Amino acid sequence: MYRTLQQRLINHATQTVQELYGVTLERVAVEQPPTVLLGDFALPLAFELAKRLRKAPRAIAQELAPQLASMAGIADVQVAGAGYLNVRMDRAATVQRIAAGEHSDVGGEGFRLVEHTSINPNKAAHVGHLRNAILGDTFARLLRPDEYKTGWPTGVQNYIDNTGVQVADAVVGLVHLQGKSLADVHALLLQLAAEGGRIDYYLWDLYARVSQWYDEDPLQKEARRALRLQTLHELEGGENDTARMADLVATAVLSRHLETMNRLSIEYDFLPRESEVLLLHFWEAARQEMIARGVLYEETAGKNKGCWVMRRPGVEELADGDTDEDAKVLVRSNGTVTYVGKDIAYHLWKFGLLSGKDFGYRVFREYPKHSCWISAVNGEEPHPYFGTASAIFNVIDSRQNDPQSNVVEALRGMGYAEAADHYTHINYAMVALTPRCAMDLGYSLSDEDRQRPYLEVSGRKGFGVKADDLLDKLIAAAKGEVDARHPETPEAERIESATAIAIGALRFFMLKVTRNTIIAFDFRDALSFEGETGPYVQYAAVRAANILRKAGVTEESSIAALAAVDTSLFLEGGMEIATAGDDLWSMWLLLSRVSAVLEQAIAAAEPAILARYAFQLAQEFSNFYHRNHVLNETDADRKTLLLATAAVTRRELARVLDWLGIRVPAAM
RNA sequence: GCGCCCGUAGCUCAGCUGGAUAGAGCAACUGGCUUCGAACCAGUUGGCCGGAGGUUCGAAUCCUUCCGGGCGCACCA
Repeated sequence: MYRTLQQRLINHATQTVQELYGVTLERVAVEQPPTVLLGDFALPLAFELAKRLRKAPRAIAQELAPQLASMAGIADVQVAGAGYLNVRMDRAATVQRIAAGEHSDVGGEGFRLVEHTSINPNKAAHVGHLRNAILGDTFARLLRPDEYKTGWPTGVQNYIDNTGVQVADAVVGLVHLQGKSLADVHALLLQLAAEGGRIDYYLWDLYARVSQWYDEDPLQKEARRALRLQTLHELEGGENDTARMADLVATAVLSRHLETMNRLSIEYDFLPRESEVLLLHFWEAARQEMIARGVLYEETAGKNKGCWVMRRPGVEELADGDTDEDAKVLVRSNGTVTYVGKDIAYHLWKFGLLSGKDFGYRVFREYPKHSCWISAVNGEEPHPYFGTASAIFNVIDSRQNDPQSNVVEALRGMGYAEAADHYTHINYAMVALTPRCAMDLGYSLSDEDRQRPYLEVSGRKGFGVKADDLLDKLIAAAKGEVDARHPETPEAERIESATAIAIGALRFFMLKVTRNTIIAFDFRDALSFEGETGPYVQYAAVRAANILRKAGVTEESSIAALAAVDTSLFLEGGMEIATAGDDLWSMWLLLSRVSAVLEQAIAAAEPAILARYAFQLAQEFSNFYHRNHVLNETDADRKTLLLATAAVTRRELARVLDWLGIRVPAAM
């Protein structure tokens, strides 16, 4: 609603300036005045015009004001300060339109492919992985079609590096540290399942041990590294017991990861695996394509002699005889493909540019509303298609900025500018642990580490907070609060509320800071349910619902009742001191901004914008709640307005929280 | 050495494409539950927006430079 009016105002202002001064404005800035007393929109355009017209800004503003005021839906326009044009909306009319759900649509054409999570399937998920998955899942929710918006057709995939060094390390541990055979690993999985144990936790420790084992004996170091490499090659080749063991383990860990994410309502549509990228020869197709397009060539001299390399962007054609030492190696001199090479092939597939190549698909698991597919050499029919994206969004740690830009530049170099332009790396800073948190977890720290503001999480060192452990702690803490407040409620309902609160706390914790902020994780902050937290926002929504329940009305009925009421009397504003009408109006004005905020969050690929807005809504409602006692309101019309305020707030709060993946509990 | 990111209240962070007296939360202190349930609200204390130049009617925001911190720069994935 806010956005609709804003756009209309911009058009009207542009036209007015054109008519009055014959000046064409390219861009009209619209801001919100510092307080609602000054107005709902502020136009600083008189400042810009002052220079061009050689006239005082205030004088220009005076001339423009009456012209602008003629627009429908606008109550008045006033000149303030040095020349601001402050615009007031027709409050009563606007409130009716907001209540009716009028808003500008968000969405468009073209398949959006969001990729997130992508945890190496060789250990348990930790807090860093949670940030990735929560960011990606939330962004997908912003894009997807729903009752509010057209959205875009959206697919979510989780790339599984099941044949990489990390899985190889787990296999080395099982085989060479523990002497296990394929049958033994089978038995281990069965035993863990029977005992309620977990393979991802089991490997968390083993992986850390293996990483240490490689380097602990200087005499053995070389041999152990060779063993690691050999194991890796066996995985990549397939068709042997080492590869079978890796597949067994990686699939079991993957299932664990999906369970962990499922606790947070995070679901996937497709799980492409590296094993199929290899077995289906994606790279070979990409290689031929790249050679044909002159991006890839064999180096004949210099340090990269014998490799196939890619020219980096911005590097000029070299004179004959010169070698480009800075070129990126995609195929090593031993003939194997580098990570970036494989990634380029994979991304060509995403955009449907890999000349007819596609994965086979089979169903891996069922969610209540859809299936999750996994890559296969020989798939099932029929199946959905994912490699047809118009735009892709990769949620990956900022430390991968350079490799990611390599892939983009390869696409551009191949002439796929359209694809390169629609490749978004949703990067984010790491989650680290505060030294205090690390010590609480029982890690011993050096004096130097103790002084640092934060310590990087490392799966290789087994250093970090496991996702499920954190969730368990959060749920236990939330349960304690619920138990204390609602001892009479049945246990099952209390558990349900506690779970929703715990997940709300976690998701909000990860989403409230912007992507490039390093999160120094601490249990004290993460387990907080007060202040700028998910539970605070949930609580506001619950209280709004409670008002309606106690009043004996529904959300729909209280909104419908508003249509028959003239609210202008109750929304009247003051001149210098804010009135009750101003307070009420600012609640509605904030409510009107949903689609504007949503659009901004999508454009910036920044869910934090929406999370902060949710908090603002909750905070404004808490104010409203304390200033207005709805049930005791004696004026029938005003009571209708107050009930509608609670109803619309609940509606929009629930909507925004749903985009953030946070449920509103029945009671708190 | 090259590239990218960051430096805002005691702490953790917002601050949109430059706009009106820089905002939240936490912590500290004061006050508010017989109430639509206090996971809340009101108030107080707290900032030379790392330093210095510049652009502009106007800079936390843009440019230059310096200081301090982080990350990335493989024939590892």
